[in-house]
Amino acid sequence: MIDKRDHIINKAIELFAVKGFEGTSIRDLAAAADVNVAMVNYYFGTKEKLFDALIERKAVTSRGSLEELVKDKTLSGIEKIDRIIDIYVERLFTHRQFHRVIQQELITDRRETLTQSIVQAVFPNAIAIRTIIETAIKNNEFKKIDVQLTIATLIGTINQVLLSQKYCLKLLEKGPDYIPYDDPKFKKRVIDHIRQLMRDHLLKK
Amino acid sequence: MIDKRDHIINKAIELFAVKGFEGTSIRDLAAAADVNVAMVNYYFGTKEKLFDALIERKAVTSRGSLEELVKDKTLSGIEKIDRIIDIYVERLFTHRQFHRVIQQELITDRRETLTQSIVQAVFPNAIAIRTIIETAIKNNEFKKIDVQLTIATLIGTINQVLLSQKYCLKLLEKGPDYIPYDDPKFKKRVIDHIRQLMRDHLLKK
DNA sequence: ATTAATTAATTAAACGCTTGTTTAATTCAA
DNA sequence: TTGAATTAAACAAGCGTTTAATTAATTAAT
Repeated sequence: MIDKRDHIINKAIELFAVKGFEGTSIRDLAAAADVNVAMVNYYFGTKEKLFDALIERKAVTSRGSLEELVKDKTLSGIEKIDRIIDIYVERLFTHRQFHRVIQQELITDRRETLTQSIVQAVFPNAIAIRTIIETAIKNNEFKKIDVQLTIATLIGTINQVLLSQKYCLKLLEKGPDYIPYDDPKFKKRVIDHIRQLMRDHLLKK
Repeated sequence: MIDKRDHIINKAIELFAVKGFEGTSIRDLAAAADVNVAMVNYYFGTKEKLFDALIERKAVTSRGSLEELVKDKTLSGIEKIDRIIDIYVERLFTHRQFHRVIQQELITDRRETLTQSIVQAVFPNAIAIRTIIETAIKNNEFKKIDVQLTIATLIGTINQVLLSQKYCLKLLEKGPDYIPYDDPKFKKRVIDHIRQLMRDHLLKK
């Protein structure tokens, strides 16, 4: 075992993703992580601070790489959008449990400060996408569409597929044993769909 | 006061929508509804049965009217899609608190049976949309696109805007006092965006 | 290198509080 | 007078957290 704090955080993500923050007790977590109940408070102080640490810890690892894309001069607007879709789907599928935890917090809005810090952490991505689209509109490559809601569509489509597994399976007409998020074919299918959608919506005909 | 059960259910939706199911105590609810704590259990038995009753009660009222649209012979495919977007946005914006409660339950997947019953209740809408799109594809009105994921985009866009208010406000560059869901201009904006998006994606050029 | 001192990690137990729920007594309505 | 509605109080269980004692690991001194 490398770092016990990380070990606890990882187990917390697993449990929070399934049962939610309030739905997961410290005793549940301690049992799952195979540590004494008091260790959680020993390392993190309180349950809420554990959550903060969890956000802090994992938000850092999944940041970056979109800003460079914005500056890139060699790619066209639609090529950049394609790359963004790649990165986004790949990232959110890989860290989908962490993503669920974050989105649950965003939706329930349990604590003002935490929600704000999540928004702060996630929002630069939206800014990057906006810049790319607006630049391409000025360059006459893209149509003049509703940029903000187009971003909502981009992210909303992925969220719709990722957040509610039961509904997703029903939509795909698959049995309860099929886990689409582990299926690279499905990942490709999502990428292809959003790419086509954005081409249709953004590019001039 | 007409019916005390309904009164409690309505208050429960308000509180669950903001603080979530686990985050709302029966004492909180009793205080908000201005009834004795024991009344909740008296009327509903347990907290979980209250939730079941809540779903049952409100799911019925928001059903119907999409099936007729499917059968309609006078409207074209894209006209039907336009109508669906109208109905959906209108319905979800109006009952957005109840919608939040349902979506939270879908995401957290707290109880197998309840999640399934929600899926059962919500899914006919997806079926209706699918039928309309598939028919229009056969009629050569629509392109051959990924029907299932297109539905995910349709619903996902609305959810993205509805579920996380803080993120939505940030995206729209509005202050914390602005409540977009009460603004008819914003509702129209969402409808216009999704309509344009679906036209671009579905119609042949 | 070994021992002593100091700090960190771990534990079981308990604390106080909140939770959902039930009881038993009382009020109200038919 | 009978049954439903309402109440304050109590219940047991679970919660997050703290305590105090013990073990492990690290550092300092001999």
